[in-house]
Amino acid sequence: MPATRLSAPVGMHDVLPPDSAAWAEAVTRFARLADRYGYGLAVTPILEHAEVFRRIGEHTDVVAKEMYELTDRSGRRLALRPEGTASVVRAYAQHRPTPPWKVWYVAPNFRYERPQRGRYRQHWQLGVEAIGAADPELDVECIALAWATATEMGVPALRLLVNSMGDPEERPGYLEALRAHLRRAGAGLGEAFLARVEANPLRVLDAKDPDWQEVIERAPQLAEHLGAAARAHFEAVQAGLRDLGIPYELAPRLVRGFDYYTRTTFELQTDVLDAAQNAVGGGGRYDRLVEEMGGPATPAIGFAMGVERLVLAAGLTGRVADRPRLDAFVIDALGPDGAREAILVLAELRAAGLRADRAYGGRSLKGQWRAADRARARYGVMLAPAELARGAVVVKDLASGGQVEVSRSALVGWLQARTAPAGAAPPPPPAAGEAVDP
RNA sequence: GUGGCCGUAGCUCAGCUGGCGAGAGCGCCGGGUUGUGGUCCCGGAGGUCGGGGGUUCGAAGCCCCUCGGUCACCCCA
Repeated sequence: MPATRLSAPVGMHDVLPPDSAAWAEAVTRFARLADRYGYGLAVTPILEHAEVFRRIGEHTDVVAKEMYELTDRSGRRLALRPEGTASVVRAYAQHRPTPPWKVWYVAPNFRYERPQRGRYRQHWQLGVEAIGAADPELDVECIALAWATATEMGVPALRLLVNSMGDPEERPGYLEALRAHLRRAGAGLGEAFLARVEANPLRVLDAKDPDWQEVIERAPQLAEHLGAAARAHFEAVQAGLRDLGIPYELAPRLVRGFDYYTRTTFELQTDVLDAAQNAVGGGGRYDRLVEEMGGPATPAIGFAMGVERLVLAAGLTGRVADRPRLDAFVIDALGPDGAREAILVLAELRAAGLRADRAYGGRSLKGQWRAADRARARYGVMLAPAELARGAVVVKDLASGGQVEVSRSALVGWLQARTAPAGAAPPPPPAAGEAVDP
């Protein structure tokens, strides 16, 4: 009986070579950036008590209808992480590290929703959380790091939207005003509209229904309801962004999906992605969440970016794939007795830090050279009887086709002088106007 | 969760209104060159036509169900 062909669960996908090279590039660059900004790595469990995620908003879609919940063998209610902040904040509340505490992470998130390109049931996010400081300067740093991440990867047509959610005390007054306006002005817009007004009036603000736009545009804005402290904070953030030369747009109707945001919120969008998934990343301040997780009252801010969307928007896959992947490819022309020699040369090259490989499986000489070509090696190093007898090997430049004889003892030095250390060459940013293939 | 479009070889697709044993290009393997890739020539491997059921003398093509992808909505990274 033939075995059934198995496949990954709906909305979950494999990232494999050669495409995974773009991922390695994105993660490596982000890790270096975060390190430069003073953030350390945080690794938290993929499962948490479901309770942890409820704190991010019982009535948000992410929690109410998209969360993967399960009961373990002891009857505990657990959930797969739907977003990054809650786990990190729980870790902070649990371990009480000395603030300010700055960490970065790369981790998979799970949301049970209908998948689309750039929108998956398991998707990866990279991000940071900075816990323990209320300074607007920290907001600026956080936004600057998000901006640098996206621009360094080469995301084109990038836009930074910023808004302030104000402080929690100001929220009820605003919601009341908003709801009153929407009820009055949108009375004729039908059931779906009114249902959303009652359930979550903030969500009406970023709805896409064209019929609703007129009512939405005339709705009272968060910014008009900010208290003095929140207003001063928001102005300081904007001043900081201007000082750093980071272009931003005020987005009074920017509403993000979690209930925990206070004061500054922001989102990075790009026009090269379809509108349904044009948010590459986003974040904001959440000054009450640590307390809600059982920790001391502690202000905090963070952001996250979707790795799939980042790679897609930056067109990283195509750019990274063109780079040579190996410095040398060892080719065995010695016949049945050559294996030992090939193993030794290969080990020597690798020990010297060169990226090297060979073909296995007893390939013909022609097959080995073809394998060298497909492995995108810069040089082919052939071990052949005549040359080896006088202590030398044949080295061929695969790009030019030129071929020279190099003494075996000088081989490592010869190659090192002609190849860059692994990972040293960043992919060039896309040229202006270059089409990005998603 | 709702709706539109689509599922034929590893990839991109062709197969007219159901009809000789299912094709192309690219990719892969081998040979031409038992010591040389990327070009060229020759040959080869590889397919439950997404899956199941039905209609029919006969189904890749029609009908039903189902699974998956994609786009929009919802929402979000």
